[in-house]
Amino acid sequence: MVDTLINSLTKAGMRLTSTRVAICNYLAGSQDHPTAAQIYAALKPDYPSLSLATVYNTLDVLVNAGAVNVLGQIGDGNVHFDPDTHPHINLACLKCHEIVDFTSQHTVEMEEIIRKESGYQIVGSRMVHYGICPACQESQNSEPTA
Amino acid sequence: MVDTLINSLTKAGMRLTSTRVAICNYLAGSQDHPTAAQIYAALKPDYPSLSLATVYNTLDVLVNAGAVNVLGQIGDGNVHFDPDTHPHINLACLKCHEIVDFTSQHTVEMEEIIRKESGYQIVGSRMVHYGICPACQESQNSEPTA
DNA sequence: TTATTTATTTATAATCATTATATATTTAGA
DNA sequence: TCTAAATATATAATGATTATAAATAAATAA
Ligand SMILES: [Mn+2]
Ligand SMILES: [Mn+2]
Ligand SMILES: [Zn+2]
Ligand SMILES: [Zn+2]
Repeated sequence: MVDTLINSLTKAGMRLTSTRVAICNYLAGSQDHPTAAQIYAALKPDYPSLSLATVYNTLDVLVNAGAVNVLGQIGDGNVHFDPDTHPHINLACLKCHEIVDFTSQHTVEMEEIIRKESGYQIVGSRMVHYGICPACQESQNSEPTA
Repeated sequence: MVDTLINSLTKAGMRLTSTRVAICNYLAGSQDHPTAAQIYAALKPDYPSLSLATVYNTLDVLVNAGAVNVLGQIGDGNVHFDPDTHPHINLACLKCHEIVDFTSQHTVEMEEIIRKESGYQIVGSRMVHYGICPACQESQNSEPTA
């Protein structure tokens, strides 16, 4: 939802500049787990004046507002973000660096329990299981044992 | 369990040198979520020749073996590790950078489901909820609104 | 509208955790 | 002991992120 993201910027007292809105639109439109550099590269053609700093700054605000989750690195040297804050597990492949969502009712219930019982003021979450995806397991087997 | 950690090194075909064992002992003894720098600082007095590179290298092996989990950063610029690989949620405070464990039966069941149904060859996990801990919420309230 | 202030963006430089490399050291085995 | 392989160290290189200062854009007032 773009609305949620844009709302977060407004609530944080920030102006809705075109680049900030563009970043929100990109995040809302993506079913992906992009890095700052990916967002920058995707928007640069349409917003030639965009700087990487603005991407980082905007992401920072969204993360602190809990509108976007930070998943962290997954073997590549880049922090991945998740615009989908619904409780779910992210399966990350250490080889091809793909991330796919894995939903389970457990996650939803656990989220509730944590927010109720932990005493923490929860901002966001980072639910990642990392390993080797089915496709990369295949290529592992077919490749020579070097 | 030191045994598990040391076993991982052996299985990876590594010799059990004193520094490697020391790192394993430190990890096994800690109920904490240390960074590479913290491990280095803790062991340096007893192992004056220890280098940070060895800490990073050993951690890398342990992580790839699934004997230690990488939680990632929590507001400070340092990657935190978790020697406790039992399924649990890590509650991280973005202010004081403390991490506490939060256990729930949901986590255990979910772990099983993921390993069974995802098709991924799971190496490790990173189950973090980040926010503000109770103590830091207090100090927030008592401090002037700047 | 025009001037004035404030917020934002950009471009650039600085930071610093992590990784890579080359040399020194240790270990295992003959 | 001697030799070769593995390991550790010290150091340098990398590169994502952060900080800074100048430029631009937006809001407000006159
Ligand atoms: Mn996701
Ligand atoms: Mn833990
Ligand atoms: Zn893969
Ligand atoms: Zn705290």
